[in-house]
Amino acid sequence: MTASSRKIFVTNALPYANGDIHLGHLVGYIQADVWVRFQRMCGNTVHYVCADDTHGTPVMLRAEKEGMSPETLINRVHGEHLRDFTDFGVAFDNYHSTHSPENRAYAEDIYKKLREAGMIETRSIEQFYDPVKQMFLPDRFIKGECPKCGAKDQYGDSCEVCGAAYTPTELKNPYSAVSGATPEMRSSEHYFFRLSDEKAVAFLREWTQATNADGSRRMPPEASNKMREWIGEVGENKLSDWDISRDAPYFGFEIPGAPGKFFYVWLDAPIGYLASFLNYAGRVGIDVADFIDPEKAAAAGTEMVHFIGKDILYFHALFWPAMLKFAGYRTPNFLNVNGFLTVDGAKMSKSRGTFITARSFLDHKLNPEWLRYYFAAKLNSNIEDLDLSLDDFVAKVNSDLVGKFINIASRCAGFITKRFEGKLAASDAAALDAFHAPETLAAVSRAYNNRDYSTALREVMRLADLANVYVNDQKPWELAKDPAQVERLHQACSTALNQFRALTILLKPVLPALAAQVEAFFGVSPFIWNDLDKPLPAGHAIQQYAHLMTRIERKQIDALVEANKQTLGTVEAKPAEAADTAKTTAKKTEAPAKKAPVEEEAAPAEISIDDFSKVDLRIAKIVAAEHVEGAAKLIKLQLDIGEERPRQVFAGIKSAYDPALLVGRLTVMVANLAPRKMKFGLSEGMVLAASDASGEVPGLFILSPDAGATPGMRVK
RNA sequence: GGUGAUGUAGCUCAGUUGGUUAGAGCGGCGGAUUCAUAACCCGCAGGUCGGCAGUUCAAUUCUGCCCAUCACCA
Repeated sequence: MTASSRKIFVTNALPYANGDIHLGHLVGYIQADVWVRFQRMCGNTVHYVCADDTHGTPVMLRAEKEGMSPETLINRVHGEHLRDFTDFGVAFDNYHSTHSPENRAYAEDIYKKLREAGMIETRSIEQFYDPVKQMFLPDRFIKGECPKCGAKDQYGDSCEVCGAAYTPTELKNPYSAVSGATPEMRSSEHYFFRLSDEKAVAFLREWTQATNADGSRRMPPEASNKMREWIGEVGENKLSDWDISRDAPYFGFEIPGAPGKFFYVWLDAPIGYLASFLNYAGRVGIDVADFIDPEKAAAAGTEMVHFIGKDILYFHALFWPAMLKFAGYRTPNFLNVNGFLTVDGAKMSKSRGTFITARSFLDHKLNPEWLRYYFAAKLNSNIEDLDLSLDDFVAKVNSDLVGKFINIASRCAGFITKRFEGKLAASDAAALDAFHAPETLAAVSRAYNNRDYSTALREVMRLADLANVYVNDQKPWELAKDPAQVERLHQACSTALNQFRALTILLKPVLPALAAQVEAFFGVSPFIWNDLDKPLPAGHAIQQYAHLMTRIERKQIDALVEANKQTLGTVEAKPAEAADTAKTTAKKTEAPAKKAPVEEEAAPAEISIDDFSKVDLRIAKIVAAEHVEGAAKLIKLQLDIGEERPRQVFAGIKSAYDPALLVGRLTVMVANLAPRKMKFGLSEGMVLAASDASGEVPGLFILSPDAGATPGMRVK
C-alpha cells in the first residue's frame, strides 16, 4: 500500500434530467463506485459527487408537455435518479443539481474570468427560428427531407436512411419538430468561448498528450490519440470556437450582463461537479479551495478524477479543461472513459426489450449486485464497449458468486455452529498462504486501482477455486463422523471460513451489500483492505449462517426483457416526442391499442435471416406412429429425414390424430433441436403443429408439404 | 468515403515485447462425491488465434490488403 493517503475528488457524468437511468448508464456509475469503495478501503479520502444535469431545451419542452414547470419536473426526476443509484449501491456523498445557487455562482465566476482573460467574444449567427413557438431551434429540433436521398422526417444533423451528414440549413422542406411550422432564418448575437485561440490550442495540445506532474496519465491512450486527431498537428487549426449561449426562452442561467441570453447547457453541466462538491463541502466542513484552486490543490496534493462515457469525451477533454485553465481553476488529473453497453451483442433496443431501465431491473427482484459483479467482471481500463450477454450473465453470476464464492461459507459454517458453539479454531496457516500472499494482494490491488476489474476478479475467482479444493481435500463431512478427528474438523472449517472472509474483503468494492452481510455473519466491523493481513483468530465467535445469495433464473431475465419491450409505430410519434430521446411514448399514447379479447401471446421479437437459418427444418416421412403407454398427450413417431435410421420424436398430438392414420404421411420437423430426454425415451426433434392460443378454435394441425417433396429436404 | 478500435475454443474473455504441445471460466462429455439452495472435486474433448499475401530460420503475435462489427469524422 502507498504510504501517504490520497485525497481524491471523484465525479460521475451527470445524467440528463429527461429520462430514466438505464443499464447503459450504470456501467460508468458502477465502475466509479467500485473504484471509490476500493480507495476508501485502502484508507484514502474520497469525495464522490454527482448531480442531475437539468438545463436545456429538451427539459424545457418536456416540462411544458407534461404541463408543469421545469423545476417541478427536475425535482421529480432528481428523486428518481438518486433512488436508482442508491438502490444499485452507487453511494455518492452528494447528489446535487445543476439548477442550484452553487452552480449559478460557479458558472458566472468562470464566465467572468474567461471574459477577463479575453477568451469570450460575441458574434452574430444565423439560425433557424420557429415563428409559432417563438424560439430558436437546436439542430435536433429541425426535421426535413434528406438533401442527399430525399428520405422524409430526418433530423437536422444526419440522415438515418442513407447516413449522410449535413447541416440543418441543407434540409429540404424543413419543419420545426416542436410546432411543425416552417422555420425561418434569423440572426442573433451569440457568445463564444475562443477555443481556436492559439493559447487554448497550445494548452490543449499539451494537456491532452502529456502526463501529470507525477507521471500518471490524464486519460486512456486511445482518448489522447483521438484528441490529437481532433486538435490537429502544430500549425493546423482544427478547433472552432464554442458557442456557449442560447437565446430565450431557455431553461438555464441567464448570462450576466446579457439579458435574454442564457448559458448553453453544456457550459454549466460539468461546472455542476464543482457545485455539487461545494454544496457538500459546506455541510461537512471541507475547504473546497484545496480541491479547485490550482496552487492550493497542488500544495494539498489533491486529485480530481472524472468518470465519463466515451460519448462525452469531447466536452471533458477539450472544453472543460480549457474553461478551467483560463478561468484559473485546477484541471482534472484523470478522465476515465467507459464504452457503451450492448445487450446480447447488439445496441440496446426498445423493441427487443433490451433497453432496460434500472428501475425495472429492481422491480423484477433482480439483485443489483449481480449486475455489479457482471459489469466488474468485464470492465477494464480500455475504452471498450461492454456486452451484457444475458445467458452469460446468468451463468457467470450463478457459478462464480453462488457456486464458488458463497458456497464456501455455506459448506462449512454449519459445522462451526453445530459442533463448536459458533467459535472458530486456529486456522491452518499453510492453507491461507495463497490468500495473504503479498504478490497476489498487490496484483488485485493494482488491478482495482487501475480500474482493471476483470483482472482483479479473475484472480479472486482463482482463489475461490483454491478454497473449494481445500474443503474437498479436507472432507469435513468425513471428519465429522470420526470423534477422533474433531480438532481437524474444527480447523478445516475455520480455515475455509477465513478463506471465505479474505475473498469477501477482496470482493467488497464490487459487492458492498453482500460484504455487509458477511461482516454481520462474522460479527466484525466493516472490512478494510488491511484486514487481509491476518485471519480471524481462534475463539472468534460467528453468527448462524443464513443464505447469502440466490441464483438467477433465466426466466427472471426473460420476464425483465419482456417487460421492457415497447411496441413501436402504433401511434405516429409527434415531432416533439420524436426529439425526446430518453423517455418514450409509453405515457403519452392516449388510448392503448385495443386489448385482444383473449390474452394474446406476445409476438416474438423480430429476427434476422441468420437467426432463422439456425433452425434446420426438414421434410419428414412418418414411418411409424404409436401410442405411448402412460402418456396423456404423446404419440411416439419414427421420422425418416433421409438419415441412416429414423428419428424418434414424441409429439403432443394424441388428442388430434390417430397414430394409424399418420403412418406414411409427410410433415415438417425441426431436425436440429437439442435431443430431450423424456420419461418415455429420447425425443430427437420436434414436429410442427398449429393451434389457436385462445382456444376458440379447437384442435391441432400438423403441416403437410405439397406433392413432390421428399424426406430430408430442407425447408427454408 | 476517411480514421480508429475490435475479430482467439459452442459462449464470455485472457494471452503471446515473434520461438518447444495457444489458456481460463462457463457450457458439453466421462468419472468421483454428498458438507454445500445439483453446488464442489478429478479427467476428457473442442481452436487453420477473421481471410489472403509479405517480412523472418520461425507469425496467432510484425507489415500490407481484404472481410465483418462498432465508434468517430466528412
